[in-house]
Amino acid sequence: MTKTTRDKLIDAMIDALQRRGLHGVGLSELLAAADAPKGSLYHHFPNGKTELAVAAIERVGQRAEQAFATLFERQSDPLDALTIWLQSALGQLQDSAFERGCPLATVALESGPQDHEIRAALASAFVAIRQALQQQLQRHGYPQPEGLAALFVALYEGGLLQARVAGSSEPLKQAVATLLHLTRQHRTESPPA
Amino acid sequence: MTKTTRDKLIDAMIDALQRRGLHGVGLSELLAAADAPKGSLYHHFPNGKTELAVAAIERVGQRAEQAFATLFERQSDPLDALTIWLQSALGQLQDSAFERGCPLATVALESGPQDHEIRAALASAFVAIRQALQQQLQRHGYPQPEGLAALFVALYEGGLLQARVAGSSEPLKQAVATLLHLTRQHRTESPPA
DNA sequence: GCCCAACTAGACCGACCGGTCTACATAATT
DNA sequence: AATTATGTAGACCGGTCGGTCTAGTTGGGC
Repeated sequence: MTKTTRDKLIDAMIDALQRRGLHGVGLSELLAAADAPKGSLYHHFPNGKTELAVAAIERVGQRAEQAFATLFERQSDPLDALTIWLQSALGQLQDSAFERGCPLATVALESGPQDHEIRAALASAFVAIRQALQQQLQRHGYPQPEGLAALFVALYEGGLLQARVAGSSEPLKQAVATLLHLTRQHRTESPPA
Repeated sequence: MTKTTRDKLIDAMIDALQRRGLHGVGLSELLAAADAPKGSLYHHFPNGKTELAVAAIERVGQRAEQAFATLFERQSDPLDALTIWLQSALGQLQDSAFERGCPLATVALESGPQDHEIRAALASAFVAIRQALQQQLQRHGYPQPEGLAALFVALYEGGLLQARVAGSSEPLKQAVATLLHLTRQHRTESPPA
């Protein structure tokens, strides 16, 4: 299976978003990474960089949903799934010398309300992620599943951010340990109906 | 008291970092906002944009430390202080039509290990913030104060991020409510020595 | 009044940005 | 074999980027 040029472009964009964000990467850099000429970019994505970014965001969203699906399927306790998720993010961060964070976070902060296409793609990706978490938490009887879902996503984003600037996994590890502890305890004390 | 050109430049940079991040703002935009010519920028900050960004980051760090100091001084329970802190961030976000987030977050994600000056400034700002929180939590007998501090910072960063892309305060509000609930409960059940 | 440092002012520069356009290769269609 | 859609290739363009440099202004020390 040979990757199509389109796929290579999207993957290169995802990688770029993880490392530097949308404004941080130039087209030439992107094209070099994807080993594609400019003509191909504008053939597959007539609206240029923005359209490519939207496609990248959508792909990330799809991958996340899929990853959650299999993760929750295999873990009986959603907190175990969450732990694995956070740990794998941490692993990727460490393996890349603290360069690769969340592919959505940087664009999210770089974009404004006027970048409506990008914002729309981001918004629906985040909604999907939160909903997936919420459903699983709810199903297993955790109270305040919506708040917990938003909290875990915040922990992921905020924790990765702190780990990156610190150049260390410690802040994230500690925050994760603390939240898991709090949550398990909470669950234990207010069992499902 | 008239603001000096240097101060106006720093404040303009802080505002820019909150809205769009470092790569997202051009010098011309910055200079227009500060109502200063290019010559002044390079007089006060010979290393240009980067040096100005570092100064902005440092000022944000100082302001944060100061804000925490007075906040914790006035609130007997650190959780109340934390609540006020999170709510004021939310207020600023709403008042700016979801444009103004954390001034450190975007640069944090845009920068890489090679931007060592910026990273150093960011790292020390985050350490200072976490330490301030940790001290207060510890002093009031909360268990795992270090993890809790990192967790609250993550909630702040990750929550603001989610609120921005959602164009709504709901995700952050819910996450805050949930974490406060969990933390209070935890504290109650394991009182200080 | 003179001088010198601090600062303001903006013209100017090369590099690079994202984007367009034409020419060409390739492959499916008939 | 001729034609047509699909995609590759990169020269080229105007605009903007961050940064440099020279000239002028301002105000305090003497």
